[in-house]
Amino acid sequence: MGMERKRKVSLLDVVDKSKITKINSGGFSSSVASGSIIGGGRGINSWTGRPYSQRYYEILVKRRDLPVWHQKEEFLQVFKSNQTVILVGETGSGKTTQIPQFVLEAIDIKTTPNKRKKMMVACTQPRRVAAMSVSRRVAEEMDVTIGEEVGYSIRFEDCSSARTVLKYLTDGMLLREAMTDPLLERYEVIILDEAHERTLATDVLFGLLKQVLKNRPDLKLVVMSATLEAEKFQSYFDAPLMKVPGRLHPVEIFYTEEPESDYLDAAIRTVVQIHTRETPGDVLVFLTGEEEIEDACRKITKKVAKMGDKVGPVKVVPLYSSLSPAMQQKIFEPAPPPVKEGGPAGRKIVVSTNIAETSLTIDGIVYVVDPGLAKQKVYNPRVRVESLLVSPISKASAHQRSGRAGRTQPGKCFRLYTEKSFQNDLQPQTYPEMLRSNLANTVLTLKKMGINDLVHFDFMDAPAPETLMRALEALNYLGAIDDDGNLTKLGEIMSEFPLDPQMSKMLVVSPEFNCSNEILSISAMLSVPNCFVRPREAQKAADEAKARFGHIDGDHLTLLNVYHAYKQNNEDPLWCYENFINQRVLKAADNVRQQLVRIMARFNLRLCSTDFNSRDYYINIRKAMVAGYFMQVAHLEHTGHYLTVKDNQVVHLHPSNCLDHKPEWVIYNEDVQTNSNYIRTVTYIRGEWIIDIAPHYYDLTNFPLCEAKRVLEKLYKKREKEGRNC
DNA sequence: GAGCACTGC
Repeated sequence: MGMERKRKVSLLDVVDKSKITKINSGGFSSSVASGSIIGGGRGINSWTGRPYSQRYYEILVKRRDLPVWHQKEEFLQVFKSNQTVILVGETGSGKTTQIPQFVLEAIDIKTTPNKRKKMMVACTQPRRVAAMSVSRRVAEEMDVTIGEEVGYSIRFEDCSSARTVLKYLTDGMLLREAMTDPLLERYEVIILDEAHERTLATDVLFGLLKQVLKNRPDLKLVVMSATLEAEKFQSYFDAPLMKVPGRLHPVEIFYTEEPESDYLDAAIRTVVQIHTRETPGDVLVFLTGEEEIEDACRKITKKVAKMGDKVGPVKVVPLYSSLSPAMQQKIFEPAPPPVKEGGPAGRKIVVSTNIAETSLTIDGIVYVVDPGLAKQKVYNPRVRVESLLVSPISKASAHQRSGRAGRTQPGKCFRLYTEKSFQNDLQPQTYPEMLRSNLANTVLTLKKMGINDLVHFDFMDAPAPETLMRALEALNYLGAIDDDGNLTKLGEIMSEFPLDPQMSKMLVVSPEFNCSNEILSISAMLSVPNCFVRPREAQKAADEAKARFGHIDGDHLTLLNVYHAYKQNNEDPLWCYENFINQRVLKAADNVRQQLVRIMARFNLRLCSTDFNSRDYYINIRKAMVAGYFMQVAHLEHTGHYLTVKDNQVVHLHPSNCLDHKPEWVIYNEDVQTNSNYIRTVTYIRGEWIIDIAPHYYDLTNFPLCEAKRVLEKLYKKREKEGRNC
């Protein structure tokens, strides 16, 4: 809109926003002093008591163009006469920014039962960036300061105040709030946005809110979703459904005639074909992982270069989460200009993981290439392993991907599979995360919220009984719940940590091993992505740098070394660069550590360290690790392979490990199933420690027959003898 | 001797 001013005469003195009529005329010249008013006073913003700004009216005009505005009255009517409403609106309907504002208009903000704070409207988002950016936008639309009437709350950052009446927050954050405020009494209306994504937190909130609504007739719920699976929501919540059209340009879909045997090759060919045959417009290609993406980028660049100046220049940009923000910014750069004036147009080609499906939006994309695959988390409760598998996406995902071609103009989507395969092979929806995860942490959270009967908890999609059983069993071994399934004092403290139960356990008991400072650092390092940078052009130097941090007893201790070195070097970015350490990651770890320290303090858990020169310094740390991770132990068999204890799965040390030998017993942080079955982040421990620290788990009376069992039997006998000698 | 979809507390 630039400096152009809108005629505001008919807007003046209007407070009821719904009655404002749209003004389309060209308006006044920009020589009018900014903020000056023609023809009288302005409407007063009832939130701030100040007159609305120029900008408010400018945005209002655009807001009124959004599809949801055409159904505002309809929405308000349904909202007023029902406790729960389901709203389906596709991309571009404006639901995320407008519905919460409609809701604010429809209710009187009351004070909370304790009379000191106002009650609020909450709107959840699955991602932090969305919560932040949407709330900023809405604050602007409502002409208030962010953090005052409109705010957001995400991990590490609460940007809200006593004045806040509308708060955007991550679904995980609302779940955390429910732990201390089970009836969510500070809210008058809760809006669950992007419900179709079925994140773990949103799914738990579904079940929880269904109960809360029964106990709080004054609470209202709005569930917003982008897909028609909303009918499932409708019957689950027994609520009316309202549909709002989206606003996207048409996207033409193409399928292959025959199935493609090599999707990577097919994707590259398709991109090159688009570049040579189609009209100008940027391309977005979906692939599955970092290595594949880098590989594809090189191949595309090479192929196009070979074609010479018959075709326009291309800018090929990779996109995945572990890329630095600076590199991620490249996706927003414009396509290159023609090599010479009048020559063939340039094109930007973004090669991306799933991150471009939901988390990042790139305008200007006209062509989408979709091989129909993604790395997805799967969970096997039998061996308690979560792993990433390349698997077919759902129809809903394919739809979302194709929509990325129609944001700014009509587009085309090339699906590298047959139409028949789309119809017959793809699941309608992505499996909810709840059904693909280890639920130990979720079960602990539910227990903390007083939900004891998990089998009869009203999940929208109930997890497999075996998954729930495995979770309960693990929590019981950790001492978080007793044999009757009730939360213990220890479990209550554990539930307060934003960590997996094994890690919370390790942290809570670490003062007993006189090493909580070190366990805090290790936990923080394990909670962030890999901190080691390994650029293709300097792999050897990077490996050497990493080796300098190496600790012969294991990767956990190597991580501790890195953290200590980072602090000793005053968090210096140059030091990080020279040592191939990702500074962003270390900063994040420091942030996590501070949060964990605050929680430790809340429960009077002692911060302590063993004397660094004592021979027990590292031994104590490793023992504390055993206290949390005794269920993730592997034993070296005579064959030279490791077997996981009890589950008896053959596993290999991940080649990234820094041990200088193969110890008989190791503890590991995660199991990664790729080409082979690897255990990653591994530390050497002693067999004696596991029977001393976790005898209940290492009770040999119900232990599968294996080499480890025989070794442990001997260790128990040795302990017995020692006992007699004492 | 290999890899890290993406979120979230």
